[in-house]
Amino acid sequence: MLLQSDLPLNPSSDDIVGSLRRAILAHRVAPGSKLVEDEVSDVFGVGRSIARTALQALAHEGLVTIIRNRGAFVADPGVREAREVFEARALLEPRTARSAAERATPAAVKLLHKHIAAEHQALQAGDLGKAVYLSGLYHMAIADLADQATIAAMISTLVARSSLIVALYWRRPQALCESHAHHALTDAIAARDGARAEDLMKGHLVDLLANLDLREKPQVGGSLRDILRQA
Amino acid sequence: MLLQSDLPLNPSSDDIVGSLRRAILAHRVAPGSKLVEDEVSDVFGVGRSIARTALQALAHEGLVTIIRNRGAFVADPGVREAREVFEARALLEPRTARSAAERATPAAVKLLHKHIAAEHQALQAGDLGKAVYLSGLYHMAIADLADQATIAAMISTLVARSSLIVALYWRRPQALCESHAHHALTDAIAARDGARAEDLMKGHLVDLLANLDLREKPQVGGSLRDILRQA
DNA sequence: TAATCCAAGATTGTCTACAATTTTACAAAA
DNA sequence: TTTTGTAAAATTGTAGACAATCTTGGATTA
Repeated sequence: MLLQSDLPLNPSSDDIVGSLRRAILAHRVAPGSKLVEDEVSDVFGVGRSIARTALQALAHEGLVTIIRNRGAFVADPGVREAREVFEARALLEPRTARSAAERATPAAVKLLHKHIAAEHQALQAGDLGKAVYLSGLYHMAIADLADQATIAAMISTLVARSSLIVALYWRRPQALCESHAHHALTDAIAARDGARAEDLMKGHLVDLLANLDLREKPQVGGSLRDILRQA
Repeated sequence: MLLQSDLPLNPSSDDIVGSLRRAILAHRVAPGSKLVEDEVSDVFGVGRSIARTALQALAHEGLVTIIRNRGAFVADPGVREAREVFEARALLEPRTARSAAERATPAAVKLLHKHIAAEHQALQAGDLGKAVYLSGLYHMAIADLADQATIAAMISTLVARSSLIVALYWRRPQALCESHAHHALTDAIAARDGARAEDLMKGHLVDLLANLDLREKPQVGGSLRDILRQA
């Protein structure tokens, strides 16, 4: 489990949550992977209580699934959940993009451009996982702009779950993604054109969903036992 | 801390979460109250770990605030948060009510009527806290009808937080509330009139917000120390 | 060979002890 | 009286021990 080691010597459970979250969202650990408590506590140099707390927090975010007596696994969303997450995003993000546009400052626009540049760079470097993660940060940055912490928090978890969904269902791993969409959206925000930002965001989400291959997967590597246990 | 004792002998942390949640939402414990780990574990007859896990779960729902080294408190939302919660509900619930109406079955409508009856009864009995709690259940029932688990979960936490907000900011404790609104909404759903249900829900949320007294409270009982600590 | 069973190992669930921190109570000083 | 300082008590944070449960691997049997 490769982790970027930007961690204090005695990490809090929140530090661990952040580190694991980045690893999951950047696709450095595959959906379905087991997260053993002893491993986590060893890697971060803490006792099992703290590791446990961190895993439970991630479970509340929907990035980890905890099964009693079996442990924690990186979440493995099905097509149903994939559709639901994008349905929820469609309700929240367009209006939020409008508010963001109406409140945009030059500094904020500059920040968005930086996000796009970073995403582009990761894509050039061939690190698709990181690009997806950074793309998520872009959406979160917009949500933060709208200055509605409650809605932003909800969008944040939805975007995070979307990263997992993209990892599982994205159609064309090498396609040049939709950095174009982010550019257009940023332009609308820079122009403080709320209506256009709302429309662009709506369309962007539709595009994202359309680029997913949401046919039911035939449950790849699992044993009969695992399959039946899912219910 | 009065609890309805419908609990198994060895309650799980989820059981405790449910019991505490009901107590908080029915206003049987005041916002800001301290929830001491030892007390919780004694009341439920479990070790401190389980009580701790339960409190952390409630913190993730936004019903409890945990401050490091100081403990867990029933959440005490400010006017800012109150507005944000209703802003979020306004984005999610009207469309969800529409979907619910489009999918409504006779059995579902019957369930909604039962919810309304129970709420009315609690109100007659003078138990405003319970009435607020049941009113929340009505909204959750609608969200469940829409068959979008992800959105329903978000609405669920928002409705729960709204109960706290009502406890703090409701204007007229004795007013006969808006059971009328729930009736009209149920009628629209029974008639499978999605557009009307959406409109009614939108109006209902506006009414709710309008019945809150959201002027900044001058920090009632707190010492200077507590006030400064909030930041 | 394939299926079943069982014991050993691995992993999670829960409790409790101890450390760290905060709160409280009370005495001393201004 | 009010403020300040200090020690005791209370409470939370963390680690580790033990129990409960699941998983694994190999031996046994059909």
